Amino acid sequence: MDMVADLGASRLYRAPGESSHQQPQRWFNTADITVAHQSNLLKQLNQQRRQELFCDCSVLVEGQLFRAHRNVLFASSGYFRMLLSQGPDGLSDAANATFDVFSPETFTVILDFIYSGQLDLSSHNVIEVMSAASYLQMNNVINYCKNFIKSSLDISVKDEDSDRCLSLSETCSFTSGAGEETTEQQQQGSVSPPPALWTRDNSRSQSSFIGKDSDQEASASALKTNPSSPAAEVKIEKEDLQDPQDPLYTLPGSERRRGRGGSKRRATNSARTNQHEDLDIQEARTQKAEKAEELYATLPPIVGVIGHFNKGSNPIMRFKCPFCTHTVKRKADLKRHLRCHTGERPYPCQACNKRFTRLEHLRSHFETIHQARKLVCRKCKCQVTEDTGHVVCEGTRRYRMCTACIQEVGCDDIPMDSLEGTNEEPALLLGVDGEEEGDTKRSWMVTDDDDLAEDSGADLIIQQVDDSDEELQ
DNA sequence: CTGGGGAAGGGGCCC
DNA sequence: TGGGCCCCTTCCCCA
Repeated sequence: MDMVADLGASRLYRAPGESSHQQPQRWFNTADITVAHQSNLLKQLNQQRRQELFCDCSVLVEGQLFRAHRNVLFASSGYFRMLLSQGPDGLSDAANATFDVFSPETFTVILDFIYSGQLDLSSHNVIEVMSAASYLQMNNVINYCKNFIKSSLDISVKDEDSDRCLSLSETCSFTSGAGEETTEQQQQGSVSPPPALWTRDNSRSQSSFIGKDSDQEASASALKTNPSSPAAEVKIEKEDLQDPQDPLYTLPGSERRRGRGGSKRRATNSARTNQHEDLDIQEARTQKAEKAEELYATLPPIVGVIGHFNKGSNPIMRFKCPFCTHTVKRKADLKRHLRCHTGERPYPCQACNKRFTRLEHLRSHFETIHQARKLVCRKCKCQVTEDTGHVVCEGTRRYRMCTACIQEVGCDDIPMDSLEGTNEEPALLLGVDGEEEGDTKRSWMVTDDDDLAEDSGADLIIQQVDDSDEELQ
């Protein structure tokens, strides 16, 4: 997109609202001539494309054929640059490409942008366009999609004005990269976020801010500090996608990274201390969760693939996360990774209500915290066995202590597991069919316990919530 | 204030 | 494709 970018540079130098013949300065005229020439050239190319004149490249998208010019595609997309330069002499004869990872409608938007500079974004297609742009390695389109999403998901009243300015200014600078006429159209709002979207999301963001803890504010501040940082942009998107109070959505991604455990606990504790705030938070977060679900639902099955080349010039396909720069080899791994952006936590612990993104994390947590599986005395850290390590209950927590430490502390002070060492049925890890999974771990399983039952209000059944498409376990 | 331990979260990869 | 294991990193708590 160098050509378009150059067009934009020329456009920026022109005084707004003035046509070329009104400007006496020589350099202004030169710039205008350049702009007019480039714009005219682009229009001509677009016209040729529509008439299929001199089109030397065919692109098949889900069965629909698009004709285009190789040089234009080459100049616009890293993917096509790679595709068209695979040959030994640096140029490939392969002038056909086939895509199944995005729809013809999406490619139409992309192609129209390539040939006109107009990016026809809407809240319905922005995710798919961004995925396609990611696939096609069109960074400018990706950035514009990010800006579009960001301005649609404005996160706080505090940042409202500054973010709006940011988004609009970025929008202007970006869309000015198109041709002259395109630029005028875009400046009139043809590609700006719909006003309705602004209104809705701004009102949402007002309530959303109430529910944000300091970490999230810090993230917002980080964005303001360095708005050009992709990481900052991603952070905003991430955090606006999750709902810490929602059963499925808890503190995601970057915040967990920064405040694993502690910040969450602080947030939880403060929320408990103020019921009014709690209600506000829940209301705000419910709205946010709806938005998150919307976006999550609109993610295409394959959200992006980039091609690398190994020594044999064979492309190594990887799946790219639409929210960050991370790529993975397998789609399943991407699906797993996406949870850290969406905040989806489908695996709740029945004992303490803590939720996890992965079953294995839930299992690990359950075994460590609620089943005292570690054969180590909590006090003196010595190794114990299932026989010598007495299970101690502390609320829903269980751990082991050696006989010596038990005696030292005093039995009366420690709530012992009344069923410790018995062979009664263990706590259950239920599969989809209620099939018991704990047989092989029976010796580890904490038996049915009044203390625990009281605390958790339920049997220790690890299961996945209903509203996920993954198996119960 | 600091270092160690524990818990949690995430990525790679095998089955 | 999902489950599961291993490993690493990050962060909090506590002595």
